[in-house]
Amino acid sequence: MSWTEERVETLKRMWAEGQSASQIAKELGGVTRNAVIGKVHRLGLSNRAGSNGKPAAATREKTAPKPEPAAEKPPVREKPAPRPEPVAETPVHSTPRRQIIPAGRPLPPQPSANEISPEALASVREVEKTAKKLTLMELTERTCKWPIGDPATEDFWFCGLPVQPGKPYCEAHVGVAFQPMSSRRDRKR
DNA sequence: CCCTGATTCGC
DNA sequence: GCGAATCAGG
Repeated sequence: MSWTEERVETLKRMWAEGQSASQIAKELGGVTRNAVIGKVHRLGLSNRAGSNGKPAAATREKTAPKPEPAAEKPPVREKPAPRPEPVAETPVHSTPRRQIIPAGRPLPPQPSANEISPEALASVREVEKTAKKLTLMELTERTCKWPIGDPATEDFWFCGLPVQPGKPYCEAHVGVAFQPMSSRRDRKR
């Protein structure tokens, strides 16, 4: 795969949205997260900053024993303003780094209280107590994607427990999500 | 162990 | 320019 303009645009867009390199890599396909990160740097947009004083550039220095000759910069301490740190801080920032939902993600089916075996149902309720309560963006291929709660309210999250190998849900949720035809045959109401 | 981004360097 | 390998950290 190569970095066509279209792919680069997707990269830029997703990076700007705060998506992780691995998520971007999956979306693009044909590239690893390393490739994405490498490209991000080459494009010069490594800092997701904009107006953010993040520790994005935490210079490493173990890999290469840089002899790094004498670099000037004596103790030139500049003190533009004393800044006595006012007592009351006003949260003037207005950029909460809002995450944008990927959209288009097919959500798992909501548990329809009927049509499921009592055992499984009980198991699910048990599990929901210990769910990790992950947000949409925190989901990975190994976290249970079973939705819990009402999407329209704040009481909404995803199970997040370890998934069954090869399944999108944890053991308990696989139980209610994938039921053999045999067991769901005409349950009397 | 899962994940994150940063950096290096051979290609 | 590219990205695997590697590093540092959560």
